[in-house]
Amino acid sequence: MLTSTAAQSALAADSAASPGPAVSSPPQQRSRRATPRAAGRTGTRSAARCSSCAMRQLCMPQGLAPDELSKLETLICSARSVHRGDTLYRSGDSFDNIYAVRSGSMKTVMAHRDGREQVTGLRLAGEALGLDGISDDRHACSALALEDSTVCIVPYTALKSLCREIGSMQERLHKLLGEQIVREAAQMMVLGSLSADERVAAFLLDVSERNAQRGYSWAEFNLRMTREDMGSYLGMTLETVSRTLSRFQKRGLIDTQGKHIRIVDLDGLRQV
Amino acid sequence: MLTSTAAQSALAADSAASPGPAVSSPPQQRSRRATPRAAGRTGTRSAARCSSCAMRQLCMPQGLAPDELSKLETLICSARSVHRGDTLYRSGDSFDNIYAVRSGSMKTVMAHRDGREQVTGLRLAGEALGLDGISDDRHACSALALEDSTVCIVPYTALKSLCREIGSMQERLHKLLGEQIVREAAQMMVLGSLSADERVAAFLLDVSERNAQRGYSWAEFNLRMTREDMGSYLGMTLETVSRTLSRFQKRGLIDTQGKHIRIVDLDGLRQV
DNA sequence: CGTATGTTTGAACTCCCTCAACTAGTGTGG
DNA sequence: CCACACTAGTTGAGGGAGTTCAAACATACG
Repeated sequence: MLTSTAAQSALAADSAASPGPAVSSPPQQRSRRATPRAAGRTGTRSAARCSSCAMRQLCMPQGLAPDELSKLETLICSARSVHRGDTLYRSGDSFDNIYAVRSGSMKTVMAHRDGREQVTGLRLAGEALGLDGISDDRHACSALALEDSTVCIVPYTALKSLCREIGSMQERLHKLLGEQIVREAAQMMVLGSLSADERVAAFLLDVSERNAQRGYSWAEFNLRMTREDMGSYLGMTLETVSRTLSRFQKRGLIDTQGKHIRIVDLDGLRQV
Repeated sequence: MLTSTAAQSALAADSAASPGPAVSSPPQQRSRRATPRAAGRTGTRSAARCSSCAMRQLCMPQGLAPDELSKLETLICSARSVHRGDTLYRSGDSFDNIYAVRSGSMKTVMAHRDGREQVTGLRLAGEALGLDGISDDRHACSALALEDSTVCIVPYTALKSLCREIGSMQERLHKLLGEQIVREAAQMMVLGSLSADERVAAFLLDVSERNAQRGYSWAEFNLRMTREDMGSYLGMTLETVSRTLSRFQKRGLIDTQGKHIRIVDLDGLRQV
């Protein structure tokens, strides 16, 4: 149920361009340090345009006509890589860009004044990021890479102009904003009303569905978050997350080893 | 800390037009049934334009030049009254309008499939409502009046056009959407990381601040929500809300009788 | 003015947290 | 290459914050 309407942002309008029926889990970097590490801790910028093949399956272009898409591409498309654990932006940073996760995954966290942190979001490839900065020109959250990732950079000011020119572009941005509003409201409901078991189940189903809608397997995936991240996102301790997953495994609902999760009994998971 | 940036939406650009230093609590309808009840359970539509005096202190016009404001006014301004307990829209209703609470207050609720409901938002006069419908042309939440209230109706399609004509209008809508995203993220943090005491304190401070920014007293207000609504919004039971308020009163932080709340020790409340 | 709805408070219970110990990976440096 | 440290995950035992159940009280709505 959780955010069932939200994940469509990851799908291309042109379904034929989807990444195909990848039955197994997404292409994980088995050897995590395989890619030569670029200089600098903050990741690198690439002047190269996002190739249209990459763009089509990302969140922004959905519903755009080809000529509009090309306008978007001239606008957007510098990319940036962010290494695992590094921040894409920090709470308080000036807001200049919206991002789309091109590969990898990220989390957003919000800090209380006393230092406590709460994970407020998980972004998989194809999902939008950075919308928390619109309201007052500073980011309200920080965004960290859960694994080595790349993002497309969309300059907000230019995007705004484009939205005034192209109706479908405006429509797309509004949907993106609206989706995040609904997703967050659904998460408030998870945090406010569900038991620990229900929260974990809802989370797994949410990730599963988002994976499926990006053309990957709904049944099997690697969650790059730690138990602590999951706990923070779900409003519980890492121990309770771990115990819950173990119990789900004993009940035959899932099969986990570490970060790799396989959903065995989808309906069972839905029923709590 | 909670959503400190959000409430500015209620302020008019022209500060001289603010409702003035109302030291006491907002003008509540003491005799609640004083206004003759119009026919029909769903409230009435009024063809009358929102007078500019009313509009200026509402959320939409902030940051608009006079001529742009008048364009907005020709667009918007049918109003509707919603009686206490009645719904302005329901989850699943087709999304046609955005609303601005003109008087009174409303709550938004989201339902789980099994029937459990979660209060996902509280809207005071001057705040925007209905943004949960943008993402898929159906409302994801329901909106109910906490007291007899009136709202301005802003047709979304027309608003979109206007946003393409007028940059400041686009800006305003984006801010509105961005503010809700940040507000909800902050509430996720409340639900996920704070203790019961902290949640109640954060809530009172949030309402206090929003009241203040609308020109009313930060120290004293009527919360039209029930303890159950508060509990739902804060992820706890009505009994715990009640106990917490009682304890705050014993500690000299607040003074409550029923729905009327007076903040005695603002700093104390901030320190938990 | 009476009844339904909302609020307060108490007492027992329980779900989840806290603290702790142990295991298994992963990266580092000798 | 192994030993080491370090981070991440699992599992257990005990305790506590908040829930549940219940009953009395207050408020306000029709």
